[in-house]
Amino acid sequence: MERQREPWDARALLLLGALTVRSQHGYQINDFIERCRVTDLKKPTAYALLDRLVAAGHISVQTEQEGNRPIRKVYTLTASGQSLFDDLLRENLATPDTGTGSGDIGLMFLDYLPRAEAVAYLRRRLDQLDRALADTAVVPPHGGHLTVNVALEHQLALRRADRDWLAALVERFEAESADTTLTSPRPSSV
Amino acid sequence: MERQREPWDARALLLLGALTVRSQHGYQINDFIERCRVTDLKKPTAYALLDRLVAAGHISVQTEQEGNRPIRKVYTLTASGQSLFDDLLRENLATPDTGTGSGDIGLMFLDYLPRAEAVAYLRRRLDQLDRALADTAVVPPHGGHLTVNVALEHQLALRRADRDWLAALVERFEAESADTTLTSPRPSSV
DNA sequence: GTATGATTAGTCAAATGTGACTAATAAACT
DNA sequence: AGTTTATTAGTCACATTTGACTAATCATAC
Repeated sequence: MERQREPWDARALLLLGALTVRSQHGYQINDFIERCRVTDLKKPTAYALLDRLVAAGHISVQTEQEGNRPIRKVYTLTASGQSLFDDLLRENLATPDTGTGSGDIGLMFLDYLPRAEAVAYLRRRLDQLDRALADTAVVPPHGGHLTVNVALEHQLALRRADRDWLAALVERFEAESADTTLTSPRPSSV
Repeated sequence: MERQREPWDARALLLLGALTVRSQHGYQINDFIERCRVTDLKKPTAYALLDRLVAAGHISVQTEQEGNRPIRKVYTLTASGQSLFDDLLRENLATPDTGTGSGDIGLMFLDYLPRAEAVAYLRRRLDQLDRALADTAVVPPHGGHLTVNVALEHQLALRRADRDWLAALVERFEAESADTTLTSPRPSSV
């Protein structure tokens, strides 16, 4: 059981998420990725990943042809793929983005989980961020006004901003759910 | 002239920068990279890059042995390497970090440039950040309180934080140079 | 006296990622 | 009538990156 190859987790989440919206063919998927501007996944990488997901049974393929247009391969999520998506989403939400360059993909699919559950995962992420910050905040007692640590200060500032943004989001959601007693998922058109 | 392979630019800057401090052997370099915690460069990658830089004449190698210890390869910056370092540093400072996951390496070596010059480059970077933000800030007129755009909001928040931090840094430096008329570089021990 | 861990130096197979390319149809523009 | 752009679907060779491994010496701890 060698789960958790960090690098492709987020990418797989994105592809599965795209198919959660509706079945799509390759062109549409790549278009979706480009349009949503959250990550830098390139076409060949996407196809390779799709192949792997098909091989693993998380996605099924049908070919179709419209009029005289080129034949398309339409990719559809299987039950196994749906459940993988759910797992990856939960894990992604609960874990701080380890800055792999890819944007925070899990957030795109926040609406696919009951709000209360999503907030619970985000809160877990927030805890981890706080703990990490507490660890690093002890470091920089630099003498005088040397600038050696500027790079570290920068990192720290960004991590703090990340933390603060998340804290605000969680608060916002909790305030919302105080009003509304609605907790059913409401997927959105993309 | 196919310069500007973005991905390895920053890594090369880090290696050359490490050698700018002083000549070092492989273990020391890898140790330095790990210790400074700014990037995720792994050992084999570092060696591969070192080889390329040696082949390109930016670094020279001598072997030495201390007592009965294993033989070391000591890497030293050549004149060409020094000049490459300067170029890469200037470019890195003047260009916004395109979020390749690697932290902002240029900032580590801020002290190696005359302060006035460094500030000028940082200001250029700031301008680019501002322009990029102005472009994206028009996007999100989301109806009601849908959460589709949460991922984008997140990205935007982080970019704004990056921008604000940089603006503060530039201001700080400009205030400093109003006091001191010192503009000579003062490298720091690492 | 032995075991553990730091110092030192890498290598290699395997995974991963991408620039550049091909191919064909249709719509839109000139 | 000819050219460009969008739609559609990939592939392939190449560069890059890394997990896991080997090997040897010396210091420290148990």
